[in-house]
Amino acid sequence: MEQHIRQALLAAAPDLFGAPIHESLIQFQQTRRDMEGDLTLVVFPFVKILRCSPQEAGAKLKHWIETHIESVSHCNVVSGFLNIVFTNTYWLEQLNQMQDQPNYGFAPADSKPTVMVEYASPNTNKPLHLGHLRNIFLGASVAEILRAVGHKVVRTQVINDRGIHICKSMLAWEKFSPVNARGERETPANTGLKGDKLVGKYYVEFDRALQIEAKAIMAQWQSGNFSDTPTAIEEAVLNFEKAKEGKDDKAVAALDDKIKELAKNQTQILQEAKQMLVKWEARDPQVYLLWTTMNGWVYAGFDQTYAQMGVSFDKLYYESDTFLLGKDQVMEGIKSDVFYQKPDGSVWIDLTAEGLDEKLVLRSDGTAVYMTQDIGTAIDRFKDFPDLHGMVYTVGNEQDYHFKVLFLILQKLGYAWANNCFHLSYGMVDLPSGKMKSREGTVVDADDLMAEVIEKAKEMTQERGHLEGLDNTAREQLFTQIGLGGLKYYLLKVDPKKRMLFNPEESIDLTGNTGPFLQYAHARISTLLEKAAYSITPLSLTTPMRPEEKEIIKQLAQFGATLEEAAKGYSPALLANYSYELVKLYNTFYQSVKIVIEPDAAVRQFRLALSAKVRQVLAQALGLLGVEAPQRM
RNA sequence: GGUCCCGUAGCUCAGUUGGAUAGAGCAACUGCCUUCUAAGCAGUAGGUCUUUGGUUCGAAUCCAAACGGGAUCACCA
Repeated sequence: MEQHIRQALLAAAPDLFGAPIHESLIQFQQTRRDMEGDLTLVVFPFVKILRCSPQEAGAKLKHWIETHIESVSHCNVVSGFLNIVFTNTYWLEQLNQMQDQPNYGFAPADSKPTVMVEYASPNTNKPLHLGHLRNIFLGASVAEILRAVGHKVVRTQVINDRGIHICKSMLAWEKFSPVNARGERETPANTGLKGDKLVGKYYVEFDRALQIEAKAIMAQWQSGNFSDTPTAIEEAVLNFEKAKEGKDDKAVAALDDKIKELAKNQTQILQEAKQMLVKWEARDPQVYLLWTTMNGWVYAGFDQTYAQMGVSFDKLYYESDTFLLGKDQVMEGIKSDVFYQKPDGSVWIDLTAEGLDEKLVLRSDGTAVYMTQDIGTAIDRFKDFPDLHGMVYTVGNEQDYHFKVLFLILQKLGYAWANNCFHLSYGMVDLPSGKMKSREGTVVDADDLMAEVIEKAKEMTQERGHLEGLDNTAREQLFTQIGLGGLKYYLLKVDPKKRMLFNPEESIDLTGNTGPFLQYAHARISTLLEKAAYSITPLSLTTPMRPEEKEIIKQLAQFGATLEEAAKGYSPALLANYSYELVKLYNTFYQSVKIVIEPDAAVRQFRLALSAKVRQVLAQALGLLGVEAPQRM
């Protein structure tokens, strides 16, 4: 409709304004809720052309639109704003058209190019936590949204399955795991622990042992005993100690941290872990077997968590396969002068012209760094999926700089698709007690949290839900839907790039702007339609319409545009807010009129049709957020 | 210190091509179930949009600076 009026105005411009006008002068906006009108045209831009007051310009436009646009009932001008009111017939036609589209708002499948969406990307040394939940819900939702606007989507994750952190867990397990009567160390099978939890436990064990050892070394240093310490380290420690004199508390703490780092590096246990990594890289059979076994435990645990979360992947990449990639590209890049080599053999890229720093892309010993690997992996993915058009990396905003550099490098290497790569950067999740820190044990475990919200949903639903006639399986399923729906909605309704506060108590709230609020509306409409034995019929275009009803049709009409915006901005939050608005409008309507028990048949059918469409759009929107829409609750 | 992100009601957040009197939810208070699910609805109260300057008919929104919070600046990943 907006487009229609715009075109008509452009075509009529010579008559109306005496000259053609530029499209940008025609500015539409939503009419304020407290004004009469369905669409508002800003009059001010026309004032200069017409050389008259805003009142006169408004009157002229009002007259022209009222006489030339058929769907317009009437207009009114208020202080430079032309509020246009469409006819009821127009809105009923809109609703009729929506009724005919079961996938209303969605674009045809595979009408847009293939996009790869990466999310989750965990380390295999510890369980998933709250931060992963935001990442995974966000990535999974964006993947669904991109699919809904027509993209073919490949969902993927990179599993960070190698490196010193894994060796720490492995070593601690070998050193500290108790041996049972049958001579076995702890396994998921003989302890009943989830694999990722068991491995995570030994990662913590490692850190504990490391801290004890490091403290002992620092105590020695304090007492002036450097007999076990290389002279270079001894000098460094003494220098830091000297630098502390006369500094404020903050600077002293920073120096103490540096000394502690040195002490940790001197510990026996860290040396052993490093040796283990060397052995792993040399494919030592024993170390490799241990690595395979323990990672296997972790994957089994992760699979369980992903299943509970309701997310999945189309293609997995393992860092142990990809960490050597990218070296060839770097060598190629030296030839084409994208990179340069320093005398020690290390390879760099100079990005100072772009306002960034110099960045290392290959170590002097020829081994790959994180960046090397990401360059290689990106190129590899475009080989794996020849029709791939772009990629979305769901990674926390602490990596903003890394991805800026990565995309720039890919561009300089001459890959046109580098422009279609996007870092879906999201803010950290804080707790009321502050930042999550694994060292301080303030990490919120993903499994525990999900179990907790489901349990809470169970209590609340048993208290006030409508469960009669549901068997136990159906009930458990409903509690899960409500608990996880609430959690997902809570994490997704906030603009991804903003740092957010996670309040465990609010995440399982049921009232206000929450998942269960939306789910409740869906369930309520479902039973309503069931009671009315509703089926779709074309609506009479003369059905009387209340303002609340028109507001709902207007909001429904915005669905497609909102979905497009959400896809363009990679923001599920837009859909969350849209759904919330829709439900609020619907609830107002629901409380003010009769629906099933409405005596007038045409009005009844119209209200049912409206309800049915709200339910369907709501289910679609919630689905894109990964939130399930129960039939009753 | 350089670079990037953020700052809106007591709290959590909306506010997307600059536009009318800046909106929700939570918390507080008042009403509404003998009519379809009250996990709901209607209402009261709560604001220097961090500050200052600039751009313009018009700024929460754009620009600059300051202040506050965070991230990042490794031959770690």
